[in-house]
Amino acid sequence: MRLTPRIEENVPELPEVEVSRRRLAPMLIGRRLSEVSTSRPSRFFITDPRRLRERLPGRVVLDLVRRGKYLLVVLDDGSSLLLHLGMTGQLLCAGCSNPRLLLGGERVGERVAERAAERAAPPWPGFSPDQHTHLQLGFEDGGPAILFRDVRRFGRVMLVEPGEEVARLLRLGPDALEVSADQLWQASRGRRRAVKSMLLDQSVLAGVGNIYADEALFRAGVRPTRRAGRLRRQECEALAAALRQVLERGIETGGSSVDDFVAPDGSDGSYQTEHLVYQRDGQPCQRCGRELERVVVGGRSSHYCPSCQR
DNA sequence: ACCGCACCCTGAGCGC
DNA sequence: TGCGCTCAGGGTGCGG
Repeated sequence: MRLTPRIEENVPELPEVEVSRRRLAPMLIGRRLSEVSTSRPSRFFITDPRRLRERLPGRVVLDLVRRGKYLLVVLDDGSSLLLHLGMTGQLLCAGCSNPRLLLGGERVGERVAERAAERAAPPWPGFSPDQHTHLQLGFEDGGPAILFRDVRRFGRVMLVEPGEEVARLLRLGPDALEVSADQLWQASRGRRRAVKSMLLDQSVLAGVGNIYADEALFRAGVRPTRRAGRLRRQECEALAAALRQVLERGIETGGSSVDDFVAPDGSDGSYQTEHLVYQRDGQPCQRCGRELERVVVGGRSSHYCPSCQR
């Protein structure tokens, strides 16, 4: 019995953003930007899109850095282009053999992207930017362009000036891939909030979203509703280990398809079948057989096994 | 100081 | 068939 409607998979969390960074880096580093086009000003653009079109052309990409779920495109004048993919953000390569998915937002979006691709049109062969394509980066060498598409516009784009302090980056806690048991222990002391809320709090640890939080909590045997302050030392250790495990596995499975075209319907799917609890409420726990449950914590749906997680 | 929650946004899926 | 309603999610900002 499914209590919640099927929603999009592949919401970009740390592993998806990291895979995206690895795929994108060789396509960006060393190239000089030329034409840059954007959609209309909206909340999507923290920096006015007209300024992006004015400032970006001529810049050379030096590096591509990830901080939590953010990507920073480091440019040769000391500025950086900050990208956040929100829920449905996608980075696409236009001008590659296929409109290659560099990072998947939701599958639905891919289907739309495919349909748009079938209509095939300039400015770049293989993909015609649609109404959801908000940023297009063209390069002086005339090679593949990079597109940022985002159906729900929860993503963000910002130009960071040389030396500029960016509050939203300064707020970030340690990267979730490197968070230690001790850091979780310290962060949780005296806190009454649910541990699930703590894991989603980017100022405590950066990069974890709803899917990996649920999966890590299951593997650590901790119920999402548990008060953070009630965690025992040993549970913080289990959580830190579980986080590293699921995030690294996420990167591996995402990374394993780097060289393959991602099927529009996501049917290659070695990936979503690895979720042990996420969106599996009503199904039997793969460890103990008990029916998995769903509860809302901090306004986010959480999935857990009432037997395995205490 | 801490924490929960509404808000933003869109499309899928459902009921009627 | 088609309309209208609900819901999901990340991050921010506000109110308690």
